[in-house]
Order: sequence, then structure tokens, then C-alpha cells
Amino acid sequence: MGSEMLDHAVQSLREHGVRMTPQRQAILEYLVTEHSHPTADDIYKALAARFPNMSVATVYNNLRVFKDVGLVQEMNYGDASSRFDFVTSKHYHIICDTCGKVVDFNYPVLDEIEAVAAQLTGFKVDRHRLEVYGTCPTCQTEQSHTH
Amino acid sequence: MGSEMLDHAVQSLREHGVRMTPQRQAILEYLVTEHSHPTADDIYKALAARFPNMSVATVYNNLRVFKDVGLVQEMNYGDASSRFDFVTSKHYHIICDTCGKVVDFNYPVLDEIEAVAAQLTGFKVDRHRLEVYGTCPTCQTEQSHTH
DNA sequence: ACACTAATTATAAAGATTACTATGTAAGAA
DNA sequence: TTCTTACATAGTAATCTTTATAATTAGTGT
Repeated sequence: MGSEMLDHAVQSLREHGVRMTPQRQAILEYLVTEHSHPTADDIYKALAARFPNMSVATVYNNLRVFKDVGLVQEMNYGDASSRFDFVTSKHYHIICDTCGKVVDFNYPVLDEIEAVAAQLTGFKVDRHRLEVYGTCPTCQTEQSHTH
Repeated sequence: MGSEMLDHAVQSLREHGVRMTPQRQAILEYLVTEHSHPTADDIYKALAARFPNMSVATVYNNLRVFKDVGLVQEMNYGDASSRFDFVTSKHYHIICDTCGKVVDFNYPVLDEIEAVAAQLTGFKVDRHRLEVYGTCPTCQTEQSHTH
């Protein structure tokens, strides 16, 4: 399962003339196996044991490479660090305002709004971004304890 | 027109115990009259002539005050600086990937997706964020000239 | 006009990301 | 296998946005 995705990703990188290095492989594996939405620093810390000398820049560089190839989606939330999501299928995200956790949820893709926006503004539309914000179950219970 | 919105905003600030200062007034005016979606730096530069000694921190502080009172909405787009929008009515934004311009467009508020997300994930939903990305008319013509 | 408190300025600091350079290494060619 | 070359990495400096801090200034009610 996971390894099929990984193999496919490696092949896709090869086709784009991207060399495989141990660090690159490890970052990719981490993204595929962890279903979280890690920050660059999360990845850096998670791989520090295996690659004590790895540079943060390497993580960023590779995430950019993966993004360019289309394997990974970058999600920016202003102040906080970007989070990176291994692209599998179309889905939206809901984000916890308290702890920053990101959870996937499925909803029909909003094609219509793109068409409407294009018509109203004259833009050539490329994509849209939709996120829902709130409080995750864990933080909800924690907040009810302290109050 | 604009001055009504301004008066209302000033009154709203007064009710929140916020003092009026020339800098604050000027930043507010700028947000009301300019229908752009300026960054903090845009505002800073625009008012530099009138307030040569104004600090960037003042701009940020005031934008935060306005945000807390609900007069202004902050929009983060990752790498780039936040942009600030004087809140008038509910609308969505479409953003140019080339020049960063932000344009408003109206579309029925997507209440349903919030309900679905809450049900699927167990989150307590607070709000959502939707943006459409593409190329604005100006940049479209410029790109067609150079190609 | 006074006093109290908030706002401003100026600057330092923080945090995320990128730029840069020397060194190392993957991958194909000989 | 060894060589070669371009790409990747490590390490660090730099950049950019935003916030924190401390001293000074200035609103606002009395």
C-alpha cells in the first residue's frame, strides 16, 4: 500500500531527473507513511536520529522539489510554519485553532465557485483553496476541563 | 459614503475604549478609502509622507486592534505578507498568482460545508476560508504579449 | 491643567524560509 | 569498476515578516 505510493513517487521523481539520496528517500517515506501534515521542522526533528548531520535547508529543498513535481502540497497558515501534505486524492482540510492539527475530510469539489469567480472577475482560474477552522475533539475536552 | 463607514468605525473603536490618534486615524482612513487589500508595508509606505516618524510596529499594532474589534480581516498567504481587508459585507477573494492582486467576488456563503466538516471530524467549527487563485486580466494580457 | 494610562517610536529579537559556498555523492559513460 | 559531472547536502549567513521591549509621548476624563 504505502510502499506502492512510495515506489510511484520515486519513479515520478526519476522521470523528472531528480536524483535519489538517502535524505530525500527518508523525507519522502516520512510523508507517505505518516498521515499527519508535518511542518518542515517536524520532518527535520523526526529524521534527526537517522541523519544527525542533515540540514534544515535539505528538508526545505526537498519539499520544494516534491512540490514542483506535484507529489506534495504546501499549506500556509500565515504566522505558523507551512505544513506539507502528500497528495493522494482530492480532499479538504479542517484545522484546529488551538493545537494546529490538520484533519482531512471529503466533500464534493467546488468546481462551480471557480466558474462563478472567473465569470465575475475575468480571472483565468487555476485552483481554489478551502479550509475549515475550529476546535478539535481533544482540545474541546481539554478546554471544558479547565473552565 | 466612505466617511459614514469611517465614522462608524471610529465610534466602534471608542466603544471598545480605543483612543484615537492621528496615526490610527490615518491607517483607518487608508483602509476605508483604498479598496485594495494592502499589506502592512503598503500602509506604512503610503503614510510615510504624512508621518515620517511613524514606526512599522504602529501599523501592525493598529491592524491588530482593528482586527480585534472586528473592523478588519487579516488574510495570510504563506510566504508573502498578510493582507488586510476592511470588513464591509461577506465576500470571497480571488488572488492573482502573478501580481498578488486581490479581488472581491460574491458567492453564497458555504454554510453547508462547515456542517459537513463538523459532522465528519467532530470538530467544533468556527469559520471557513475560501480563496480562488488564478491570473488577473492584466497579467493575462502581459503574459500573452511576451509569449 | 493634571494625572493616568494607552499609544508611539526605535530598536532588538524571534521565527520561518532562502541564499550561498564548499564539499560530497548519485548515476551514467568509458 | 573507475571516472566524470552535475546535482545534492551541510553549514551558515542573510532575508523577510512580525512581535517584544523599553523609554518617551500624547489622549482623555476629571
